[in-house]
Amino acid sequence: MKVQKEMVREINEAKIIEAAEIIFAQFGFKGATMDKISKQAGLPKANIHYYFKTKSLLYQVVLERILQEWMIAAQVFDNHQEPKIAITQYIESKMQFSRTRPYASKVWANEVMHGASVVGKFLETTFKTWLEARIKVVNEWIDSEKIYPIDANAFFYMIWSMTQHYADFEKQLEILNDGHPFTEQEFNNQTAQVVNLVLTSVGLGKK
Amino acid sequence: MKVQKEMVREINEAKIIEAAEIIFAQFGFKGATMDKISKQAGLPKANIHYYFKTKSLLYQVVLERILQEWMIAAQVFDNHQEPKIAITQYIESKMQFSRTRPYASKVWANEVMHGASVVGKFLETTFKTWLEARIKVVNEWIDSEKIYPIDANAFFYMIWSMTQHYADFEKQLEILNDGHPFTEQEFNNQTAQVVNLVLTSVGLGKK
DNA sequence: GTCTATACGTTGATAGAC
DNA sequence: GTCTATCAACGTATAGAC
Repeated sequence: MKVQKEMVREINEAKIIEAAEIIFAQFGFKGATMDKISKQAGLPKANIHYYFKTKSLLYQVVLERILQEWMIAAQVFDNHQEPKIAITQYIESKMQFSRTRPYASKVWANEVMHGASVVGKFLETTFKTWLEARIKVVNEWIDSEKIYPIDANAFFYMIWSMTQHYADFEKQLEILNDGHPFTEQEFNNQTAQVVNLVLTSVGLGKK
Repeated sequence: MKVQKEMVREINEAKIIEAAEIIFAQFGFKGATMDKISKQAGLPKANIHYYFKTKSLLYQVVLERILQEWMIAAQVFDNHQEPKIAITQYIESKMQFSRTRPYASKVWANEVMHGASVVGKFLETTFKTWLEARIKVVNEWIDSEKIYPIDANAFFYMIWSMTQHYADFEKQLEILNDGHPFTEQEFNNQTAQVVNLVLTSVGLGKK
C-alpha cells in the first residue's frame, strides 16, 4: 500500500509541476494563480497546497527542473572536439529546446528579467563555472586558428539570445509569419540559418 | 492659469509613465502595483488613478511610448543604401536602445512573452509592413550580390534577439561579468562583436 | 488638482469533514 | 490522500473632504 501512495504522490507532483510551468510562463510569477495552476493540472486547488506548501516553493521546483534540463542540453557542446561539429550540435540542441520546451524558456526569461532572485545563485556558481570552461575551449580554437578571433563570451551570449528568441518571442514570430506558428520545416530552416550565420561568422562557413 | 494646469498635467503624466515603465519592467503587469508605481513617481496613489483611470490604461500608454521609440530607432536602417553602413548603424542603434532604455525593452519582452494581447495589432500592421519593406531591401542586396544569400526574415530576428538580449538578460550578463554591469567600454566592445558577427556572416567582414 | 479613508474583489493559504 | 468552506491579506478603484 505504501508503494501505491508514493506513486500517487509522484504522479500528482509531476502533473502539478508541468501545469505550473505552463501557467508561470504565460502569466509570470505574480500573474499565475494557484487556481489557474490547479485547473491546468486537473486537481482541486487545495491539493496543490498539499503537495507544495507555498506558491514560491512550487516556483522554485519548476525552476530547478528547468536548470537540470539546461545542463543536459549544455553537455552536447562537449560531444566533439571539432569546432564545426560542436557548435552546430550545440545550436541545434538549443533550438530543439526552444521548440519542444517553450514554456521552460519563458519561465527562465521571466525569472532573469525580474532580477534572477531565485536562480541568481545557480548563475554565479554552476553556470559560471560551466561557461568559463567552454570559453577556454573556444579560445583554444582561436589560438590554433581553427576559428576567427572573437570574444568568446559574446559568442555564447549570441548563441543563447538567438536560439532562445524562438521560444520567448514565439508569439511575435508567429504574427510576422503571416499569423501561423512555424511548421516543422520552417523551424528547421530557421535552425539552419542560425547555424549558418554563426559558422560563417567564425570562418567555418560552407565553402 | 489654464496653461499652468495643463503643464502640471503634462509633467505629472510624464513622471507617472516613466515610473510605470520601471515598475512594469521589474515586476510584470500583474506584479506591478499602483502603490509601487506611485512611490516610484513620488506621488500619492490616488493621483495615479486621477491621471490614468485604470492600471490597464496606464500600461497601454507605456507601451505606446515604447512603440514610438522603436519606430524611430528603426528609421536608422534607411539612412544609407550601402549595406555595410545600414546594417552597422542599425545594430548600433538597437544596442544603444538596450543600453539606455533597458526597462522599455523588458516591458516589451514581457508583453510579447505573455501573448502580445496589447501590441498584437501593432505587430500585425505597422510593424509587419515595416519589416516587409526592409526585407525587400535585403533581398535586393542579395540579388545584386552585395551580401551572401540569407533568409532575410531570420536575419532580422537574429539582430533583434542579439541586441535586445543585452537589455532583457542584463542581470544574467552582469552575474557572468564577475558580478558587475558592463562598463561603457565593455558594452562598446560587445556592440562591436555583434556588428562584426553579423557583417562577417553576410560577407561584409573586415578584410 | 491633491490626498485620506474605504469599499470591494481577488488570491494565497488553512481548517476540518470525508 | 481528497476536497469544500472559509479566512486574512492585499490590491484596484473610488468617494469625498480639502
